[in-house]
Amino acid sequence: MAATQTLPRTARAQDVAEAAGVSTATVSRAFNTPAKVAPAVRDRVFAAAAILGWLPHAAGSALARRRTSIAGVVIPTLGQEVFATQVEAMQAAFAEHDITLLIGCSNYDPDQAAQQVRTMLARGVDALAVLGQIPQAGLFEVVQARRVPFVITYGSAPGSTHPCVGFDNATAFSEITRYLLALGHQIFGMILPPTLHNERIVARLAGVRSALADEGLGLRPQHIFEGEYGILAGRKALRQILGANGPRPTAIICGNDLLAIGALFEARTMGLVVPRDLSITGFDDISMAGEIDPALTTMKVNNVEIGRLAVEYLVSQLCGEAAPSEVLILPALVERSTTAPPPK
Amino acid sequence: MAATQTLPRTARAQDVAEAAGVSTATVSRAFNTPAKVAPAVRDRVFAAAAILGWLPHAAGSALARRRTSIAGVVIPTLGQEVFATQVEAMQAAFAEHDITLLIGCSNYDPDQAAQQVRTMLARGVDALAVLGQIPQAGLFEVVQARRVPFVITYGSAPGSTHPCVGFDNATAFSEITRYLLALGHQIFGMILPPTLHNERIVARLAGVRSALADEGLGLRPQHIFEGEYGILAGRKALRQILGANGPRPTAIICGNDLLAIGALFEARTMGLVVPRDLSITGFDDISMAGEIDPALTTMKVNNVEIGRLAVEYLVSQLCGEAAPSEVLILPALVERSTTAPPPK
DNA sequence: TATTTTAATGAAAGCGCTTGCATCGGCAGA
DNA sequence: TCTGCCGATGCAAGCGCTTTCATTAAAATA
Repeated sequence: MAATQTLPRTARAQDVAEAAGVSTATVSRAFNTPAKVAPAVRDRVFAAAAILGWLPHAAGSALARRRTSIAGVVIPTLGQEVFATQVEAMQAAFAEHDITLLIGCSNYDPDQAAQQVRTMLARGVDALAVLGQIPQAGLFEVVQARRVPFVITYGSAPGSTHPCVGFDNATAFSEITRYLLALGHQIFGMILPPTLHNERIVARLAGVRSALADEGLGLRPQHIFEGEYGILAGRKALRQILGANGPRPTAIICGNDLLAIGALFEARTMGLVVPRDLSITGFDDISMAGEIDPALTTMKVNNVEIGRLAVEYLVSQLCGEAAPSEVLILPALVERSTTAPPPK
Repeated sequence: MAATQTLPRTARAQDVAEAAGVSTATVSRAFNTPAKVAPAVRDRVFAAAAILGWLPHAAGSALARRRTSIAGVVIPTLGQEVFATQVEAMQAAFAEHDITLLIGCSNYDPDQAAQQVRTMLARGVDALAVLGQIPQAGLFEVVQARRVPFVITYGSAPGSTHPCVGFDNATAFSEITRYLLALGHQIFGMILPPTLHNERIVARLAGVRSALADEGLGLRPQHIFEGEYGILAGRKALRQILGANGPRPTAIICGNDLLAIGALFEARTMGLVVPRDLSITGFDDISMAGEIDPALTTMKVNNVEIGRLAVEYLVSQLCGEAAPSEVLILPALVERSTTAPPPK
């Protein structure tokens, strides 16, 4: 029979301290505030730690420090380039502050989002970013009660009570509408992702309507298509809109680039030449937008910037600094080759 | 002057215990093993917790339990659909086990990847998945020393010493090559992402070569293009390959779908009709692949499955169960409309 | 040389939670 | 009515680290 064998626990600060002939206090200092430790001692500690393969155990230090150095972000899905980009930017920005990022996906479901937020709070995140909007009434209060710095990204309802970094969806879509109006378009179609639980999309529609109204124009119901995401949805939408009774739109405003690309593909399938016969605009400026042919006219949303600014805000909160609770970035029109004046 | 004000700390188990008139032990049990607590008491505890807005503090419980319920995943970037999909699948699968996911991006840099792994270990992750390959010699030993369940995903060098779930890149590319050979192609071009630090890509090239060699064929150097990722790279590559001296390839095998889409676009620009004049294949089957026109023939890699299986493996390790240390999935040929017999 | 200042270190008290062990009633069986 | 047993609970000892405070040694000053 094998003798009772104490399996070699993973090393603790205590072990390193003994190996280096110092106290745990010194071990801790050697790693966290090396300047406070004599070089010779420091080297001994590092050497001992290396031999034992010791890394400070986060739970212990989180407990003692009252912070975990972990931040959380909740997004609808990683499957959309826009969101993935933003998360990646956050991860990089947080890394500079030695903060690691916990992610949660909500699949566009407010309940799942709320659950994710709660889970993250329980994990003790030091800061929290939620993409889009606060998922449930009352949840914000829970976050506040825990004193966890918090920010909404991407969307921004002007005058929202929550700190946010993003852009004004309505304004952006008004801008793109005015651009098309300036080209001479009068009849518009609009293709949208699902508006359910998604205030951003609702705002986009409102933005288009408002710019049109300024010119005494409007959007006919049969020229509005609300459906799923993606290229296929864009194709289907275009077919349906152009097949509707009455005068045909000469410009199609799409709620995002993927829908626009779908519309573009379908236009070609239908024998239309873009932009001669039909103008199409996207939104987001995903990487494909500039690479397809004809290249898509769209609005660039700098998601890297959003991610970076959101982290900047959260970190400044963490440091107890004051910071503006609403920071807006401006989407920029990227005029490429899918827009032109309407056919005569 | 305001009196010295003790700011209301966030509640602890102690506070809940007092409010409910029980001990902290009971509070803990009420949340973790409700069956062990009398219903009436349990309700009192829950009520008190709700009023105080208490959630168990993860650091404390991690310390006591010796586990954090956090897993880590390190990937090159979230910007590629393939990786993002896998991460999302992992997040969902881990969530079923109440494990939250920490992510780190390496930007294809082995040093950054190694750093991310170390950071995650320091954060006390219970399990770790690394996409692609182990970034540095020696790192695996550190992970092992910490007894953290570990898995490599996506890539799989057959006979690798590390547990992995993925597929055999060489075999997959041999398969697609044989498919094209069967269609009658004899001269092949290949477009690849950068091979530097990326054994998977090297394996893909090897797979193509080996299938060709079986038929006594080979790949001419001027028909191999290694460049960046993306559609633009695909365009440039096709132009270069078709512009080379000597006989033209009739089939282009691309290392991923984006390159293939680029090649496809460029072929159209050059006035070639795909697949009549040229066959093009992709790899991964990203969502676009089936939605462009002509739809791309490619190989589908089920990344959701990979993510799920990886989590399954890690969780079983966590539970001390035995599990096969190498699980392979089979990429499947998806025959669509960019391949046909070569022109006469 | 005597005294003050400064730097380096150790001792020890937590941080908030879990859990083995002891305790205490109450209930079933004798 | 008494003994045993069992379910429900509390006590208290950690989990591994940080950090204040005290202590000591060394350096700077008088």
